[in-house]
Amino acid sequence: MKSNDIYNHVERLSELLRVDSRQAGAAYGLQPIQLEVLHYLSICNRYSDTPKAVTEYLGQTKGTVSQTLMLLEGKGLLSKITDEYDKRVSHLKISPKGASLLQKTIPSPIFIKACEILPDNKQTEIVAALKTLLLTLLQANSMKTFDMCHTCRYNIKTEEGGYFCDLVKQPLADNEIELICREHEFKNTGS
Amino acid sequence: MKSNDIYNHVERLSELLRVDSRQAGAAYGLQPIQLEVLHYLSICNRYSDTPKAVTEYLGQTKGTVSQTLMLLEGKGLLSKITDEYDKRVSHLKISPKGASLLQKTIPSPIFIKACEILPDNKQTEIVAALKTLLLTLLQANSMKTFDMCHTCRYNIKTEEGGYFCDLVKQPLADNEIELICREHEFKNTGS
DNA sequence: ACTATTTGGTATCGACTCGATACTTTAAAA
DNA sequence: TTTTAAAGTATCGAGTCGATACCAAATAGT
Repeated sequence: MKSNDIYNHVERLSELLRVDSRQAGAAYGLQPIQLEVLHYLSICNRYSDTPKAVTEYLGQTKGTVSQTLMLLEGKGLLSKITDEYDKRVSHLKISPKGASLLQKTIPSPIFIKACEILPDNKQTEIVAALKTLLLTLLQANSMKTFDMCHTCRYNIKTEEGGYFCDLVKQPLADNEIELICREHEFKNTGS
Repeated sequence: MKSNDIYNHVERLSELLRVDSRQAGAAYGLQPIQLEVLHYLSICNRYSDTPKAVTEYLGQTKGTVSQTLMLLEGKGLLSKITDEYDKRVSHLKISPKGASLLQKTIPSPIFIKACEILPDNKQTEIVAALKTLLLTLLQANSMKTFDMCHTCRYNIKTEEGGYFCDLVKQPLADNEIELICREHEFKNTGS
């Protein structure tokens, strides 16, 4: 049981990330959490770009998220579009300004620098280890995975070579299956 | 260059850790940062238990840290003791109440659960990968290491089998070299 | 030895996070 | 059609955090 070692290292990495993210965001008047929201919106699919999904992803209350979103909208970094079929839900679209800001701040500069001096095979090892840790963490605690359609049990490959989501009963474009989804479930839910 | 992959995974782990830490601390009326301060104080040596050191470790301003410390002191989780030789500095000692609280909340429950289902060799791999990433990150950005005397260039093994710190010119007890130090520097500073 | 500067820390302010509670609107269920 | 649930917003209070100003002890400069 190395839970202590693992925890300590993740905590330290987390602290460093947070400090760096705060500094990176400060240049544009943004808080860490605001950057995280934008980042999430840049990697989620069209079923997962709602305030509710952000709430689940960040593990906060809807009130808290609502405030952050209003702030981001006020800064012109995203816009809310009411859903066509359910007028209660809105979809959050990153504005060009938001996108360019994201591109400048993520990934965090310290990670870029670190990867510059890390040999490629080491980087691969690290990614694999992080992936294992993250997946186990989610699985062991029955948390939502928020992973790509790619690995989702609802994702079906059609005869024409395209993709289809069996949950929302809609076809998916090729670039969409690389995005993360709030409904994601692994194929082999071993629990 | 997998900086994106590495960043995304660390960010996600960091979010999960934060949410969990918030929940764990909430049971005792503590914020994540307050737990982190207590945690730090539980693993640092006697030269690194000052407000200044906490400030450097957490990358915040001294004013911010001062407030958090006052709050923790007010809750009876730690006490300040003025330094014997320099009356400007104070040393922060965790109270029994603080220690028992720490023991109940760290490591975070989700990490303990994850380690229960992770095979031992996988855990070892993960710790190694995290260690590599963390060290590279610190080195690539010339940040303070805050590591154990164990690996420090100032740490000298005496003829009698004990340890001696060549920076503060003081002997170190065996259990002390497992603690982290604000003055830590690796032996081979390759930069 | 005596002033000047630096250093560790506190005090106070304002912008922001975050949870809790109450509320509104729309959709779904009974 | 009435009831209930769900997605979001509004508002409040405790806390984080940086910035600035401040204080007292230690160190430097002369």
